Amino acid sequence: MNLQSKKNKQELNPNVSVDCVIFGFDLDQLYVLLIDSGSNEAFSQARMAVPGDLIFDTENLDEAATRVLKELTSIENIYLEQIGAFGDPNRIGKKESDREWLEAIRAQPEARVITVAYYSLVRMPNFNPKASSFAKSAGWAPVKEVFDLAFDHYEILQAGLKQLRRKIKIQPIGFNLLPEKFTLSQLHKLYECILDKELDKRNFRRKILNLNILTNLDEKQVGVPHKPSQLFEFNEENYKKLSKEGFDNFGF
Amino acid sequence: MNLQSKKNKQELNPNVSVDCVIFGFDLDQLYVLLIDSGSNEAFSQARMAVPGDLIFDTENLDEAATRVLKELTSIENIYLEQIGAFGDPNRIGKKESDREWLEAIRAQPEARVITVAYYSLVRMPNFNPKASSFAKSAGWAPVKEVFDLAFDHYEILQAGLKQLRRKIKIQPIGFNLLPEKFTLSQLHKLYECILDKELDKRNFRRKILNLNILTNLDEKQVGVPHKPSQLFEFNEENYKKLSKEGFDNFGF
DNA sequence: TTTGATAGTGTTCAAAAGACACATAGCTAT
DNA sequence: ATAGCTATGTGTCTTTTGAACACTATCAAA
Repeated sequence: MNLQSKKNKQELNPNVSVDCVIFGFDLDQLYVLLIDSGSNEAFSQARMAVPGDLIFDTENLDEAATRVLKELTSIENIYLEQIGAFGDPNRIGKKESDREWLEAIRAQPEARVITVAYYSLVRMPNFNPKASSFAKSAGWAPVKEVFDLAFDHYEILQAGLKQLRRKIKIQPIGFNLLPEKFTLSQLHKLYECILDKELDKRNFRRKILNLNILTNLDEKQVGVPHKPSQLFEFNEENYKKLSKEGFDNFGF
Repeated sequence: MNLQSKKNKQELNPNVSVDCVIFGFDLDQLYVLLIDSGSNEAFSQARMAVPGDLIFDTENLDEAATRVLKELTSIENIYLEQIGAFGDPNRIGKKESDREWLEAIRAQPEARVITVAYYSLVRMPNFNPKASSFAKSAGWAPVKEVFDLAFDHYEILQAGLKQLRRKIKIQPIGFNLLPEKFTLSQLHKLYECILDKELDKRNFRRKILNLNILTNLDEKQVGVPHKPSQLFEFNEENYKKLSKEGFDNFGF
């Protein structure tokens, strides 16, 4: 979100932005990365937003989203997918706090801006080993505890969540949220968190293993105070084969 | 596409347009509504485009799409759904013919424009009783015969088709393409056309009837040179009940 | 009255989904 | 060392859903 970046200010398109709903998972619950307006005032979710920026006239939308992500997380090759465009004429600037923020960061705070929303999935520990609280200027918030955001970002978050839920039933994108090596229980928990419902353990394991996209590493967890679990990794090759044949339902 | 409409030219946002992929069905195949650049030169699909326009700064994206649709078809209350945003910096103006067209219709033909694409479903006879050929300035083209379009509209068409295919498996939106009263064979044919594959007749009928969203009108086709078919209509009430319970798979 | 064209109808088999309970392995605390 | 805690890992049965398949019925036209 740095207006004084290498690129010239004039190249920023005043009417089009991208916003990124960045999801993370800490093996316990689903998080979303939020930034706040930097105000000193009392905490309020209405001041938090998902990261975004106006686009440059030289980049396409995916590139703009990738740039925003990289500036914030320094991670490249992140899973990224468009949610859609949001363009209510009053989508920004409805709230008093929105306007203050806009005046601080935008050369033309009154411009009508439509935004193209993306969601992305990151391995939380790779970016930030601890989930920060709302009080920080950028931090992870549990998705379940977010009820309001700046601008129309709450609506965007919900749309992103909806699309993630739909997508995860169709393609195994959830691995982007897990460490390289993970247990079936962790994967199971991830699906339950995203879909927000319980899934039968045995049925889940059967189904996911039958897809043949997991490699059993013949390696076990160590140091856990219970029976250690087998570790698995995502098998990219088998997945690609599967994708080509056009599977389109996990059935969760 | 009239720049001299009631609204003032200045209100047109130079950077954002909407484009509408309008699908129609004539009980035999699926069509898409295309307009051409009005040139006198030899026919070329590369001169055809789906209807669209820059948005006004006072309207939201859905309203802009609705306006474009209404200007072209005079139909309101059309089924409309966003496909997504397309924003390659070179998406318009790559082809020579694109640039000619842009210069004719745009106040700022060089501006970088991102577009928000929609698809909509209309009852063809309500709008235009005959499918016009490509030669007309606005007409229906069989989707299967479209291989190239102006700008990035071919890509947009394919994205719309993909979304329509996905959606029709999940929600019974196909009725928007059929007359109020229709036969099961017509519905069957519609699904086959959209999904581009054969569906077993008996299985299709069983499944669609089990959804309980059709009312048998106890009325038959007349004047057909074969056994006349029962007429049905879409049962909005039952569908709403069903939607609330959240059914999400027809399973075609 | 024969022909051509589409409507309409059930059963059987295979595959997938859903429900369900107990023994196991490692750590920890005593 | 042993008892207890905790999460792992495993199989069967039932129900539901999907897929394959062929013949008779009705109307109009020739």
